[in-house]
Amino acid sequence: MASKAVPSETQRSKLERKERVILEAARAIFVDHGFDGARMQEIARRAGIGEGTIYSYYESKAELMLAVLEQFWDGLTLEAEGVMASVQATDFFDRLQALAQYHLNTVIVNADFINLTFALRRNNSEVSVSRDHLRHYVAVFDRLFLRGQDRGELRTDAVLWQARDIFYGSLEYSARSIEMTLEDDRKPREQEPVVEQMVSLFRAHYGARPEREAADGATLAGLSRQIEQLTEKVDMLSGRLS
Amino acid sequence: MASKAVPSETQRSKLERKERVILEAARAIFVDHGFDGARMQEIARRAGIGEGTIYSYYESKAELMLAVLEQFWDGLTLEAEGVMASVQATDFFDRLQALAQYHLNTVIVNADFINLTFALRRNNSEVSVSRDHLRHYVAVFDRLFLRGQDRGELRTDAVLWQARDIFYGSLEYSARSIEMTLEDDRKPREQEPVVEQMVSLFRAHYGARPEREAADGATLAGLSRQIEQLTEKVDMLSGRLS
DNA sequence: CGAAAATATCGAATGCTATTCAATTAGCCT
DNA sequence: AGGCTAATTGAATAGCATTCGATATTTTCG
Repeated sequence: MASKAVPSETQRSKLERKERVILEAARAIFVDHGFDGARMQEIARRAGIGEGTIYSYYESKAELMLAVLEQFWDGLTLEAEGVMASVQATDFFDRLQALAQYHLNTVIVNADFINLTFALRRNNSEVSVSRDHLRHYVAVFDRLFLRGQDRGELRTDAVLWQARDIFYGSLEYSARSIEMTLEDDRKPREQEPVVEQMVSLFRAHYGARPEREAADGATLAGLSRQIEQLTEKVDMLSGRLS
Repeated sequence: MASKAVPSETQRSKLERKERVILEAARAIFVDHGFDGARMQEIARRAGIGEGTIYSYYESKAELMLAVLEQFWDGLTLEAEGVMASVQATDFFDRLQALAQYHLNTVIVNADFINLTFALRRNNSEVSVSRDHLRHYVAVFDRLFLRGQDRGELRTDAVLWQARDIFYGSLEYSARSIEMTLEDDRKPREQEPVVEQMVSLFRAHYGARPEREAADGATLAGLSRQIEQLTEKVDMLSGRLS
């Protein structure tokens, strides 16, 4: 009986396993050779299957790459969430710094995949990474930011999408610049301060400012208090004089 | 005699003209069909020459695209400089807004070329847009920024490369987001405030603050001084009265 | 259990293109 | 003019994704 109990369940998991094997092989080959450089034959060989078989799992090379990319972004999302979970600090800016450092590094290391994510739509018709996968990734930032607002560390009138554009946009642009200066003969731009500068901008621009100080330490609330006291005194004096 | 004077000068300019014709045809076809969709045959037909002839002008399809891209970036540089020249305002932030508006629009309209600029390096070996062409383009921003510093409109301790990364990075990221929400069923994000927000961030973060004034011209330091003087007077008076 | 039906796999054949190259043409010089 | 060089051509080549008929494996059901 047991020997007969081999229903579609087993078959399904078998197919799913094979699909994972193909995806894993594809990922490896794409990483090594890029999209154009990757040969379907080599992917098939690495997955231990025939060339044609790939096409019963994925429509085309482009769709295979797309599956790899979506898996890639999901992986990034998990990693970013992992970074957020492992940061001890509860302070918004410390956590932001950790996320920024992670993202910058990721973007530099995986520049090719990230470019392909947005180039695929153009080159190959109708094929593009689902927006949901990208949305999930940036949601890590969004949650951090909203929490910062809830905790009163960030201005409540800050515009989330603008902060997000600045965060991810600047970091990706910086990564490209860093890469370019690396291949360059010229003095490479220091990578280190990028993240610090970013955090410091966020602190200055989005940080809640319970008390903005002038150069000499004067604050609005402080001055207001002094004026009240003065007014009292003056009133007293003028009362005595009359 | 005159009929005989047809030296290499004529020949050279003829070749150069043909090169321009090829480039123009390639540009048109690439714009219409993208890189992969473009057929060398069609480019040749449009340029009115044989297929093989292209290869005596450009090594490969990728190098042809590269030439198109470099021409494209040079064109953008000229246009950006044109925008800067045509803006009447001398105020830094007004000029910045004009540049931002131009860049955002450009990035949205030419998203495919811009992606290809950075994707080419990855896909096709050894082929990438010369960094100089990109540098020239961003130099428009750099000059504007440095001038703003010279004129005392911007903090002198502002870091140029950071400002540049934020400017171009955020705008490009915003453009992608806008594009994505456009193809989306969801409510599209409003494009308009992107530029305004950007300028306002620059004003707040990089603007020189010789004395941040309230609406009525009051400054913290000024009020602080006035209060000190008042306090002195009051103390003197109260001393005299006692 | 066994055979038919359905499904999955295979890799040689196909088709599409960028690229090459041998033949041809046009330009230049004496 | 006529020889020499450089440019041009498009048919032939070659590389690769994709298809498809043949084959193997699994499932179904009498």
